[in-house]
Amino acid sequence: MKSPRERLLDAANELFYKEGIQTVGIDRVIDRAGVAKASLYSAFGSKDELARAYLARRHELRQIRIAEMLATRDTPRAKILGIYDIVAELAANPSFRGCAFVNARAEAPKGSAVVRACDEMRAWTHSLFISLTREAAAADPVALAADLVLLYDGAMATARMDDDPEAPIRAKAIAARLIDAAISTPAS
Amino acid sequence: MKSPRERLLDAANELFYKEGIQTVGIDRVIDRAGVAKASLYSAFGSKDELARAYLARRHELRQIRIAEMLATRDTPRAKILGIYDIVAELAANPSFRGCAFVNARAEAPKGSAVVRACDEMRAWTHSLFISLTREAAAADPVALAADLVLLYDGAMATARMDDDPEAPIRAKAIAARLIDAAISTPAS
DNA sequence: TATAGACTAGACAGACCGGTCTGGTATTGT
DNA sequence: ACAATACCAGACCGGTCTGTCTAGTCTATA
Repeated sequence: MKSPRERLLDAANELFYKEGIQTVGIDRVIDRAGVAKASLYSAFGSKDELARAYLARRHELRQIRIAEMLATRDTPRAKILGIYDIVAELAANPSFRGCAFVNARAEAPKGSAVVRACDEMRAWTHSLFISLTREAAAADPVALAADLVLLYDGAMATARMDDDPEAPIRAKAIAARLIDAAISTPAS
Repeated sequence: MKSPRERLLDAANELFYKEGIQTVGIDRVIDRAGVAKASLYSAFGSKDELARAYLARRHELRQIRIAEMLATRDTPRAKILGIYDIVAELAANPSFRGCAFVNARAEAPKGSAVVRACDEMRAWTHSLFISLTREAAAADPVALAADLVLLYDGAMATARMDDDPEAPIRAKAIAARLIDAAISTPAS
């Protein structure tokens, strides 16, 4: 059987993502995890830290997922577009409820651990896109990466608000056009 | 002095938007509004309905703001791009915390009045973009409108998560390219 | 077998939740 | 002058919140 820590993270992942962090009380988390309350507080110290760990684990899993995808694609262009394929997979899942970080931040107090987790995830995402646009030899890699992040966020948000799993596919198509324009038009 | 109802909406607008709906208790709302608790419940009936009214009023104000902007622009293209100018204004405000509807939905229970308010707002936004892309004689108005909504959502989400007021400006530039491509390439 | 550490079950504290109700005041229309 | 209405202040209800603490169980190692 999994350790109490793992079971708590599993329970937090399901409940926090589905219903929101503030909405779900500690009691429901430990109940679903089948764990004593003291175990939660000895493992995480506070609800805020549990939420941070929940987000951190989601982020790690997404990093792994993206790394796997990158390994299967050859060109930088295909690697970038593969990210939107992953978003499309997420949005097609019936339990999709939007970006966990956007949702968490919507209800997080100002200096909470949740906000820190969000900032780390955002920094990683930006550097991922920048390294890929550099690899693609874009005319302005930073500017292109910023556009791609915006499309990523838009795909998530639109898919969520309209319950429309096709939004990431549209984002992918726009991204393809931006990439082609940015690499086929050298500055000279 | 404003009516209790108006004062409650003002208080709810500030507190719910800044800190989240679940996070803010009824007592803090009536406190800031300078209103008795009974007034809240006679005017709105429940916290959920107060939240719905808060969102509905934000939506009305945005409709008015957009209508004003539309009146000052001539071409459909300029009208569409003006929407991103409005988003840029919002994001430049230091109290900007992202889309109130996205935030509200992140913590709303499944069948709540908040979700209904979100759906109404989304339907209006889509029809706004579609009527403008039709007016612009786009080759595929519905498809272009869907892309523009995605850019709108992306502008909001990126500006929020990265605290980057320039995101809407990038969204505007991408939107301009999509519009030009969609109207300068007639199907024939 | 003895002991240390991890774990569970659950009582408990103090605050706060949404919502109802009572009592009193001020204003209004007749 | 009177009655109705609108509003305020705040007590109160049952329940839930996060977090602490006690007491006891299980397991592993020495």
